[in-house]
Amino acid sequence: MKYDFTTIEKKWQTRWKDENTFACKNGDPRPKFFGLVEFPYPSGAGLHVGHPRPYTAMDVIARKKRMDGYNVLFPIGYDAFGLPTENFAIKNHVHPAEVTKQNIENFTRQLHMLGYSFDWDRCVNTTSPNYYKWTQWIFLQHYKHGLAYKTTMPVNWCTSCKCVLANEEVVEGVCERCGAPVVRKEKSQWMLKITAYAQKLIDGLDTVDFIDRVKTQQRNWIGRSTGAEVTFKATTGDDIVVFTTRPDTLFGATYMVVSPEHRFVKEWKDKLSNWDEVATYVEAAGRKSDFERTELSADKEKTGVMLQGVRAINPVNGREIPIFISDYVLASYGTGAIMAVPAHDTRDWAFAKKFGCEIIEVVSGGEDVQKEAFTAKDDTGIMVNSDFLDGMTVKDAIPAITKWLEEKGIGHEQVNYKLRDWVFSRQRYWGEPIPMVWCDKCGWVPLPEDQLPLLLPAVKSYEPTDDGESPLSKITDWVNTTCPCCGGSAKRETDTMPQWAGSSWYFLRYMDPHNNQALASKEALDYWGQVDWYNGGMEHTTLHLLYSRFWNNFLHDIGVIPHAEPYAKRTSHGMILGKNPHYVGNVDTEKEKQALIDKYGSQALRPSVKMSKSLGNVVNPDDVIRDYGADTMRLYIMFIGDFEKTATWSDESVRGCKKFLDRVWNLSEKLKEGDCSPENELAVHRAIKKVSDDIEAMKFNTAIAALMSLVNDFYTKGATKGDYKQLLLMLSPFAPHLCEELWEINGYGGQVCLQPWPEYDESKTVAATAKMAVQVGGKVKANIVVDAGASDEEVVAAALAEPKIAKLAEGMELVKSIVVKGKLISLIFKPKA
RNA sequence: GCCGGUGUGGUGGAAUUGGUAGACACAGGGGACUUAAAAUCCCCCGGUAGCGAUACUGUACCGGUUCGAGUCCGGUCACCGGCACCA
Repeated sequence: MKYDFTTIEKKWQTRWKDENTFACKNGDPRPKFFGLVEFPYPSGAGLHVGHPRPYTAMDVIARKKRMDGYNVLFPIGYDAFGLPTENFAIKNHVHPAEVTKQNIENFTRQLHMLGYSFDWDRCVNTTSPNYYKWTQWIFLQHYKHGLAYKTTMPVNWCTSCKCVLANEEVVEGVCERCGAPVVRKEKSQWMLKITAYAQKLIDGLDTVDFIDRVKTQQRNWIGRSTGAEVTFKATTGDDIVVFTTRPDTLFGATYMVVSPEHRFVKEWKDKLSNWDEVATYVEAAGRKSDFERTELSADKEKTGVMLQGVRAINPVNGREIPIFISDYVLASYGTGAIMAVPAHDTRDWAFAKKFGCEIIEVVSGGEDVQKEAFTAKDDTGIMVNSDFLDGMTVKDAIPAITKWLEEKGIGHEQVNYKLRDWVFSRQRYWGEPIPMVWCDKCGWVPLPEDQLPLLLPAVKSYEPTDDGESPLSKITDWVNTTCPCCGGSAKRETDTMPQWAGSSWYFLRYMDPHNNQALASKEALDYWGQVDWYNGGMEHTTLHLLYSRFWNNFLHDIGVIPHAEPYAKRTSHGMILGKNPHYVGNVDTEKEKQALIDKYGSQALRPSVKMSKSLGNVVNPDDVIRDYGADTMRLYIMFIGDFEKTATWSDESVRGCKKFLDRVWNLSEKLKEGDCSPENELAVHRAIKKVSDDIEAMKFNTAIAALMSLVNDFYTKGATKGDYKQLLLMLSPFAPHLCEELWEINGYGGQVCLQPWPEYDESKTVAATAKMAVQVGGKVKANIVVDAGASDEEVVAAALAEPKIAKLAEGMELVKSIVVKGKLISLIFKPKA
């Protein structure tokens, strides 16, 4: 019989669907396991090969956990609000809801074809009103607890989407979604105070099991730094507060810089003799985008203007120092003002050199500070020219000066974070309406909770307006409403929430997806608790992963959910790349290579690149499934390489995996009757150990290699039905359809996915004899076979008795011998005296 | 510039964390079966020298520790990812 994967896969998918095989129950007495993958954005292009990697991995884990006896929640849903759908709708004059519906149908079809063991009863969709009702509800809780506020501020404005972007959505000065330039624009925006959770988000990392690079990246993004705020008096009498992480260098502060936006600049207008020059600089800085202001940061030529007519007084020595404005000082960090210590800060040094400011060394231990700034903050530096700090190390000087500043009432310790509040408004249609009402009398009034969900109204055109308002602003009968507070006439907020809103809590909804009374019942939240294992992409580390931790911490603080941290464990997969059609390695002659480099530049030097339509290297999962079957697709994507690293798709290797499944299939007809055979016992028990451990460690490629080895053994030694049964159990998480079919054909009873995971006996993973290498002087010279239980003395004796070794030992004296049990013997000789 | 990661055959990648480098595959070569091809099955496959057993050499580069280093330490180079005037 031939391995007809198309028929087999369809058969089992239908059966799993009809029998609801993977539905799980809340409150089941077995131990629970909540495995989570990032739910997809249902784009028009359908599933791409990037999706099956994390999904198959977690499916393998979920299937194994079920066989291990867990009550497994392995859900899926759709993160369906967002710009691409809206843009498609605008272009093709279809309602975004209709586009979304079609895309979800296509995704659902594709996900079913891959045989994932999702609990489809719990499928969620962020655009469905009974889902976004709770997204809006959570926003109202933020508002009620003072974490949502509206403010006018310069924001990132995408010139093409006509929409505000969060800092996280701006990549290298352009819009992450459409690639259009991003400029700064003053707008009134809803904000979420994620900065109030900066410390909790750092501390929480210590309580969870995330891979290190995720923790590091989040810590860096939050960017905590400890320093001091110090007040400098200006000659106008004003107090200028600066933030510094190096209060120890205060005696070296020879000038001060404030950001062009600093309030004193305007306030001092009448006192500045060079106001015109100052005003010109301020205006120019305001026009630049954040990107222009910060690009090429360190190398960039510093610019600035000295404020003529006002000076600052260094509080530690009473010296009058000049004040500059410069755009290298950011208004949005610290106090928007710094004390400049050119001797010990590279940026201040570059500025001082250009503007001829004085450079005074206050920490010795480096090179000449007139030639280079000395920035070491460790014990290598000793304080000089610093009065009472002289002679101290930097490490001791920091607390000493901080204490002094506090006693004098001119400074104190201060912690700052790079993290900024989350811009939560989007001037777009396809998002959750923000449930707030503006009343001229009462101000912003939250919609009463019993009026949720606030439905997204039907609208004729989804185009954003030219003045940057949301399309909703044109629907006057929706906008005009009554104030829930005073009953007077009022207007609704017309901005919608960003794409990240719905995904910030979706894992909670899976616990109790049909609940109309709460986002999830207390029982469901208590039962499922934290997500046990969340796998997703590194690109979400500072976006979705941080946002959802914030929301979860907040919901915990207000008593809605039992855990502060949503995810107990977070792992991450590498990307799948395609072959580069323009790679220089594809051609033979130097001439051809040079032609490729001339045409494509550095692109031509990479063997692998991101898949893209224009390069024609996109792999469509539908095609792979049609040609090789879902089981081969699954197996290959797990075999492709180290799960955490990027990998390149290879059609040839897919065929290799198909060949392996063919071999498994063909073996079924060659089986001998009987239980596990003694000749295969060692190999089977070793394989069970290896595959079990490797799945837990996400070393799927070596787990599959072990299964391939086992099949090779079965071919050489022959296999019984008992041996084969073990193989099918272990292979079933990777190739579930094939294994179900073979399980049924061989009459093992029931379904393989419902069987217990095989156990191994440690004693049966050890061979009776061991082949050991014998090293002389660190080099392998011979191999011997010894009894597994042999003592070190016996092993050394056997090694010395080996003819080659005996020959080498002639005239020599054994100085030392090292035995690594079951592996090798290392012998060290010296000539006999 | 700072932070994190990677560097192993023609290719994807293994190596129980200091113990026989190249598992398992792909590609390639040879053989069996076949009228033939495909499929399948078996064998070979880092480099150099040799008919051969074998010897030497080999994990980006230089040096060190060790009986023993892909793995640890010091330095260098290249590439990838993140952050980037955050005081």
